[in-house]
Amino acid sequence: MTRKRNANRNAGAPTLADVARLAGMSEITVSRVVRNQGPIADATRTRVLAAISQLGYIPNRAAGSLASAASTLMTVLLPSLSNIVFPDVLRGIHTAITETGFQSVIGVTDYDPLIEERILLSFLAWQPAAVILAGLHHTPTARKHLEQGRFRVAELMDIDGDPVDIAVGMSHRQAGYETGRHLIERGYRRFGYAGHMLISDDRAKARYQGLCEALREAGLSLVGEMRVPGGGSTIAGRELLEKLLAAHPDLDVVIFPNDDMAMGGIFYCIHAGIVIKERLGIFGFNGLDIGQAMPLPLSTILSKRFLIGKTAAEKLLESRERPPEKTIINTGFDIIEGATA
Amino acid sequence: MTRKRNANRNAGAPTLADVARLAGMSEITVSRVVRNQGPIADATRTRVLAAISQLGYIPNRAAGSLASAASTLMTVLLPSLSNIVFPDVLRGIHTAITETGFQSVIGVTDYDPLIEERILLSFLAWQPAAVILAGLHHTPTARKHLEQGRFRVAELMDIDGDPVDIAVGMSHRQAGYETGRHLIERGYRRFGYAGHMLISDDRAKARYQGLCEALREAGLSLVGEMRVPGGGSTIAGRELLEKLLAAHPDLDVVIFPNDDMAMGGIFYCIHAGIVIKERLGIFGFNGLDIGQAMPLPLSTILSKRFLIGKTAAEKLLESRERPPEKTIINTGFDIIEGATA
DNA sequence: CTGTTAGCGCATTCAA
DNA sequence: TTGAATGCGCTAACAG
Repeated sequence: MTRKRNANRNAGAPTLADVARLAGMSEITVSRVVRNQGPIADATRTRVLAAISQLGYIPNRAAGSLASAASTLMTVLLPSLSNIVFPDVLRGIHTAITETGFQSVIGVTDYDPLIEERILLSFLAWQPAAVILAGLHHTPTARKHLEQGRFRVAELMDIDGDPVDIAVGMSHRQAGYETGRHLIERGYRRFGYAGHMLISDDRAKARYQGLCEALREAGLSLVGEMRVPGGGSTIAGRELLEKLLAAHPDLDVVIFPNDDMAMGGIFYCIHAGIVIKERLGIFGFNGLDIGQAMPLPLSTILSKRFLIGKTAAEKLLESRERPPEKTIINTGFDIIEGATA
Repeated sequence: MTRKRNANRNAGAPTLADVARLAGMSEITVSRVVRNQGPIADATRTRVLAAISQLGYIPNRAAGSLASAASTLMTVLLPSLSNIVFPDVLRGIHTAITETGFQSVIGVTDYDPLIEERILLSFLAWQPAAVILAGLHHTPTARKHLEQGRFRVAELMDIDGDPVDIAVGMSHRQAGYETGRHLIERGYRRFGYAGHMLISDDRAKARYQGLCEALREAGLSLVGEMRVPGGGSTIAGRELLEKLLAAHPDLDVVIFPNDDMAMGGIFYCIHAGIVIKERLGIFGFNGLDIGQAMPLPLSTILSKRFLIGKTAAEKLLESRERPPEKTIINTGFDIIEGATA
């Protein structure tokens, strides 16, 4: 009685061996049919497929990964899920990997490089085929693993820096700079900034710096500036603008780090009877649909989040090998004129 | 030369055997330390841990899963990522599983039971410890696998039906009904509905039916009703309300299937100079933050999406076994009075 | 086009 | 408290 295989734990879940027996073929042939790999005679394939569907066979990917030292998993580490921005990126990724057989394992880092490192290491245990993360800023340990691993790496959102393999995104510094230029050209001179304190949001920081640079070049500077704790919501934007204007009543334009907060600013203006654009310009970032659906469409910058996710995943799936040289893909951004600045 | 182990493919990635050799212990002892399982002498643990960190050992979970016929993966199938609702659920799930060692594999079904089935089967190949999906409505094949699998199952959002193991959510039919009652009590009589055509959005359908029931009980019925193709956005809500009012100028309240569309309705009213609440009531569903940040906070129903995700994941992690009996957890909902109805 | 052999890295089972 | 033997289910590398 050496019938040990499949006699105990998996309680009936059919294996390759079961399929092979039923089809009268060897295991490896069945395996080839399942993976669509190597030459298979049509008749063979048909028989195997019939056996598979008769048994309801589902391949065991743990075994497959172990044997091949590779998986079909794509590790995705996102800073947050609260803002629609990262779900949009995720949508792009899923659009690209659907039908490819790849699957995503998601981690949320809360904008913390240490959490990112911890999650990354625990996810590497699955031998992922690719790793996607946000930003170019990681702990030294994380960076080391990213550089030495047997998987491809894409860093999203930001392109101002030195990527491991592939960076897909836009220059946030430039976006901030263009925001400044755009508003100066429209005659605004007394600039305010209503931000948040997400110290690890490198992108918001880069935009802020770009903005300041544009002002400096024009002989201007921020007249007033305030920040809320945390990540910044519509409510926060609303309350913050009230405080900012109380301290600096002479501002003629206020820039927010994102559309959510900017919409809060708009709502405050409506509430307080401030004439938007003429009396006070409002400018956001992201280009959310809802901002464009408002009676006064928000003036903002469209970041191409879906495209970033989709492009990155497609690029990663192009080859199984690590790219020989680094690639930077600039998806750019669009200034949305809007009606608020 | 039979030194085959680890001589080729994994190119140096240390294994249990390497750690064991360095620590001067057997593999199984190292394994026990890694998994925090079974009795280990403190001195032993210390030595093993030192060896692990010296080598930078990362356990291979494919091997672990294969050997133990179980994984630390949690399969999550969501209908969509476009609306913040499901990312909110996902946030709740991640809040519950962070620190537990469990990891989520995400699939997006696009509200299609057939896609759900396909993704489910491909994910089962990883032998997940638990499966989370939305709604109680699945294909017969999917249902069969859910019932027979060696994993726990949670069905989210909806509780009107017969769950596989655990259902966590609210009664959408009741939410629709309460919406109707609430508005009738406030004196509204000429009801309109501005919906979408997501035929597979069972929840929206249930709310619609509950609403109609409340109207019927009061001797009323929908005066006008229109639907946009697709899932319904703020823009769509705005355009749809315009059309609906053109066809039925005498409506005194309009219900939308979600806050996004309802906000579009509000924007249309502002644009068209319609006095909200007095002349036309607007009612949504979801209780999004942004709706509450508006100058006129949206009247709506707060669905507890984060709580649903968190509760479900916690419940699933309570035990490794399938529950002996079915559980339904009603997270309820709150009517938000708002200022628009 | 198909099959044989030999592990992948770990956890279970039993023994000490 | 620790260890030895064995196999989880699959695939790489060859051979035929």
